[in-house]
Amino acid sequence: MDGNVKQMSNTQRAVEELRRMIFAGELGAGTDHLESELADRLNMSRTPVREAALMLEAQGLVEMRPRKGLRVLSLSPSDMRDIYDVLTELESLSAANAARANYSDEDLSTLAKAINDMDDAVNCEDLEAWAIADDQFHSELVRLGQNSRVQAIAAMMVDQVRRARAMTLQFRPLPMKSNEDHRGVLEAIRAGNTDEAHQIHHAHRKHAKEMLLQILDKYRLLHL
Amino acid sequence: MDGNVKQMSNTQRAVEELRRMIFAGELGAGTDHLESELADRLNMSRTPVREAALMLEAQGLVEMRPRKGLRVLSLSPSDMRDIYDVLTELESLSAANAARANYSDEDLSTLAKAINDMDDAVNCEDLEAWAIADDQFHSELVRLGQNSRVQAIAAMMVDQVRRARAMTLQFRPLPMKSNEDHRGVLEAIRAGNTDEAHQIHHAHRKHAKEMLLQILDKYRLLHL
DNA sequence: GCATTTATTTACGTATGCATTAAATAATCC
DNA sequence: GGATTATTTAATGCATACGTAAATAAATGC
Repeated sequence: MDGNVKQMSNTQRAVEELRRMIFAGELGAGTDHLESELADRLNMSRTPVREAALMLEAQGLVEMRPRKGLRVLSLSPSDMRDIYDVLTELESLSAANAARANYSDEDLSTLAKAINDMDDAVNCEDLEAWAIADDQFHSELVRLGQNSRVQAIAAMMVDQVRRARAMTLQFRPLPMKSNEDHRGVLEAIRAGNTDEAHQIHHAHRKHAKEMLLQILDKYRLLHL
Repeated sequence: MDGNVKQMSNTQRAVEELRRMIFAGELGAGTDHLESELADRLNMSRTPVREAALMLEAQGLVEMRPRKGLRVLSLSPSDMRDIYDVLTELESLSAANAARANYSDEDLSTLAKAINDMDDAVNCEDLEAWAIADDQFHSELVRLGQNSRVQAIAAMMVDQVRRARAMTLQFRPLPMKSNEDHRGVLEAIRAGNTDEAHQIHHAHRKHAKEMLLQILDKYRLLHL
């Protein structure tokens, strides 16, 4: 029944484990880890660990520094701004493309569900659930945009801010108004209004970025 | 005098050599190459070749397929559209950010020179020189946008279309009017007009994309 | 002949070993 | 004692070796 029966390569396991460890904070931002240390922890030789490290480096999660080991990259407010700017542009493009695609209500059901889930989460004041639904909304939006490069890049950018986002979540006010934007985007897509979809989402992301940067500033979070 | 005296790692050499071979067409689009074959050709063991291959895969230039070897990725018109759409959005963002940055004439001299070089190239009907200057304009524009992620992504996208661009260059009409747009962008940046810089560049890229797609269609280039 | 099974080849995934060289430590000089 | 040089340590870059499994070829059954 488990679709993942085919056994994974050690390299693939290393990628997934290291990603998990980074997102879980087991490998903290800015910390260094030798290849051999990680190989021991993952119960494999250095070879697959090195290969995994190269992939994670290409994805912008770590940096390989000769003799210093693998460094988990940390994010400055300026990095956050850069990343959110990229997401703003590419997601807005996706929204416009989705609006152009003439999707049926069924095609848009996942997007609609994510919005409802966010409403529910806000009512329960469950920030964790809200964050998951918010991720779902944004990744589904990008999927509907039907541009494979945009999908890959957006996934990368989201990964890069994942840790920082989890950190700042607790400082955020409950996102009550945010879902109005989401619904606006959905309606614009449904109506085939490309400009409106683009414009609403763009403003939505821009606002989210500015709020995030304010939080980073207010709480002196210079290094996530 | 040569700043690159420090000897490069074999992995780095492999990356550069393989990139060169791909762009030069020595490794044609869609062709497969075994790790051991490439290792022999580059006079090194499989290890650094594999590491290089992983990097090139992350950059979207090749695909590693177990037992089939390294496949040089080819581009469909749909891929081209996707990539040009990404470039359109991120370069336009860069143009707007550059306009916001209040650059001096000196700061903008590289951009201005690229435009002049394009004029010269058009006068000499030297397509090769024009392409180089055009690259220079776009990469400098992105640099002026001061967003490291945008720079990295744009470089990746440009690499992915490099082969195809070289192919289609010969089919293009001489880009006489194109430089009007470039000058318009430069002037908007100089004037600090973010919206205009964004808008002109966006339209410029959109137009270039549409022309390219028409060429691909006209000459039945389904696979570059 | 054709399908199916068995044997062989071969490319990859990964463990291992080692030379190199940066970093750390100890030793020497003034 | 502080600075400089020599020595040791250890992490990496990379070559090599080898088990495994996919792909191919050969052999067998019908």
